[in-house]
Amino acid sequence: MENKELFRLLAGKNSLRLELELKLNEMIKREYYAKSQIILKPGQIPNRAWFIEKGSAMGFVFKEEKKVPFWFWNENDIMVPLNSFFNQIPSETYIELLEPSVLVSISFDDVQEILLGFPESNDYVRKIMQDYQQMSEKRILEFAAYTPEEHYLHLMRDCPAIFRKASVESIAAYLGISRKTLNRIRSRTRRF
Amino acid sequence: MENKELFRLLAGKNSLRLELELKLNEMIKREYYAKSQIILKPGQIPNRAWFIEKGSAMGFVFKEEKKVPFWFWNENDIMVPLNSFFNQIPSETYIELLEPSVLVSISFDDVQEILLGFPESNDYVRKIMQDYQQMSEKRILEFAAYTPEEHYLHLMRDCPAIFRKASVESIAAYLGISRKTLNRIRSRTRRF
DNA sequence: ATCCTTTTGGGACATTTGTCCCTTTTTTAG
DNA sequence: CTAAAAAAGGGACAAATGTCCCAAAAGGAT
Repeated sequence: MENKELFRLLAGKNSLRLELELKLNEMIKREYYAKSQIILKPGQIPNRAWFIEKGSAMGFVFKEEKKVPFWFWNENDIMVPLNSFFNQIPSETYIELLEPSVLVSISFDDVQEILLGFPESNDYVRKIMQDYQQMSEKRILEFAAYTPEEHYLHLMRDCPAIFRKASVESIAAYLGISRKTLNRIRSRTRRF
Repeated sequence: MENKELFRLLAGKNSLRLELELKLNEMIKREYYAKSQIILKPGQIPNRAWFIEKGSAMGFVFKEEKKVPFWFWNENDIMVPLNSFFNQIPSETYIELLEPSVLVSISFDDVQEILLGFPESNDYVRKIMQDYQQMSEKRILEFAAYTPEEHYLHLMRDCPAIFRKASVESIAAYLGISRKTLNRIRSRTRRF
């Protein structure tokens, strides 16, 4: 059965209504992308909500010629630029794939149709937003309450996959520190 | 008409259905609190979603005996600990009022009733969550891409009310810097 | 395999930030 | 109003971070 992992993620402990699964299967598009491909640019209105079946991605902006990543997505993550997607307004950020990836997606219009036709889908969308919000708050606290070293160690523990996929430069910028500082932390905390 | 400002916030450009307004008016509770009152503690399940009719509040955690604020709410803000409220799980944070405040609120059960009985209310909830998410992402970028001084100046520009209500200590912790550094920035950027 | 480009890690030095104080000012409680 | 407590601002010094490098290593393209 295709899209199994996505459906499990949406429904939580229960499962989706069969009608909804069938409908989604009709709507869902699956696409294959190369590494480093940019799938969203500032100014574009994101017309699809993605699920990363395989691969990973990074959301970033440019600040003084440098990429500043603000979000990493991994395999089995739902990837939606919440604000620009749901309001259908131009994005202010980039999304770039960090490796060859398989993305499954659904269009904005199809999402609207689902929300109207399947009332319980409102709960699924709310759950997605809550998860984003929870991760964002965690991230804000990391910045506000922890030293760069603690912040780095937490990221390392919670999201080790990132370190195999993103550059040191990107991870440093994601943590809000310079590459030099990240290198210092890494050599300091490397245990032999 | 009571709750006018709240209804306007919920409905955006349009207005709420009259039936919904009436229903909400029945459900809504209005309470008066003193300055510095703690209205949510770690371990408590928040059973109400608030709207600040008058006053302001601060969400924070303790890190090594010190309060670390992660969110400020002002007059006319909707104040909901999204994750713990919607999942009805214990909060991990405090919410404290910064001044004598008037809070309007609705219970979790009543929200569920509204969501079932008024399908369009799903859009209102989604809008609230989007706004939170947008502010969170903005905040994350402030930390990742800007210097403490820029971060401070942006906060000053976007949210000057905070500076009349929170202590220098709190604002510094909110920005992830020490009180000393905030003082240095302030004396440096004070223009005569 | 080879060349070219990009990434990485670290040294030297300048700058920024933090910690520990103390004094002054402001706020709170009686 | 007054006494006590809390908050604010700033000095001196220590610690950390950033900038500018460069050389080594890794990755991509032909």
